[in-house]
Amino acid sequence: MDKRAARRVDEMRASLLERGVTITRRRDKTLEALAATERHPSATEIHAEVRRWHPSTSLATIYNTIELLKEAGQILELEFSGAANRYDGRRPQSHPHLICLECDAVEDMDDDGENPDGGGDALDRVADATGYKLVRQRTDYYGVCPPCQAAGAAR
Amino acid sequence: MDKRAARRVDEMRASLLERGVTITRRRDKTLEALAATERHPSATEIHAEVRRWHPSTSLATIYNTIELLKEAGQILELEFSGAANRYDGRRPQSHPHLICLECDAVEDMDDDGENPDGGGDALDRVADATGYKLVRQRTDYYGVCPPCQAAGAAR
DNA sequence: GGCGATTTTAGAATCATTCTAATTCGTTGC
DNA sequence: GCAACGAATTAGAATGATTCTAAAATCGCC
Repeated sequence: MDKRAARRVDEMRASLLERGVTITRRRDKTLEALAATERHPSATEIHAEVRRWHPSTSLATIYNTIELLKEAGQILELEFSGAANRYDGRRPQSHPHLICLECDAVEDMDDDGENPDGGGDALDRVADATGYKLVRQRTDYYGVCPPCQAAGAAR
Repeated sequence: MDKRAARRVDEMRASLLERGVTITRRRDKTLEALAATERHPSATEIHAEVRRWHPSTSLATIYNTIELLKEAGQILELEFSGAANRYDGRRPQSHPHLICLECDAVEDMDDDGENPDGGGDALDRVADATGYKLVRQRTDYYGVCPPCQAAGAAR
């Protein structure tokens, strides 16, 4: 696990502890699985990873931990209706994603700026203009990633 | 049905006909239901509306028509995992939405510009920067709408 | 009015997510 | 060590939106 991931796990742990949530071993592995990958995994993928260490873990526990992280604002959930939701535990603030319609890859769009998407600014601006009390935003770009384009062209 | 809605229905009809799709009565009512409301209805809501005219209509037919409209690029689908998808048949180009987390309202954010969201421009810019071949984007702002804020404050 | 193709229907199937009731685990006090 | 309590976890059932399937109805055309 790289340094960034380790830092994220610490942040998530601290945030959960603050809210009185106990960090069990399964939960801890779940945090690690989330912090360790850029793949934006689904619950099932996280489950598979946690199972490598705690084989009896049930999927419900993964969903339970995800719920706690959502309440703590420590995870971003990308909802889909035809497919499983995808999760971003590395950067819990709203930021844009690129989504490949062929291979279902989900990647962060910008390389990591502090103020992605206009950051809270865009949210504030829109809130002012509309009267909504906003808590987050979602911005996704849908298309075909370069590898899939190459694979398609080769055919 | 106002003039704008009538125009939209014509556009949708034309677009489907171009692709060799026959416009049955049920499909026509589905187009009308989509063009007539700003509520961004779910499939079930459209179904209820179409049933007022053709009571034997099944939900599968609604989904079938939605699928045809998606293929024709004549409808915007907002996916949710916990709740039903919502559809925008009035403005099929990508544009931002406001979503109320309390009452599930979905509204268009901007009042109707020709170039919402930076229009195709943003898509082109991102495509250039990332190498993706992009086809659409999704931008949603999540929060609490003014009426729900008022209702909440009153409590 | 009849025919072949398309559309529609009812109901079953699917699948991610949530719920439930029972079991297990961890801690604390003795 | 160990009993007791609360919290976490489990397996499996329930839910609900969407998709699939096979049969029946309908359409456009002759």
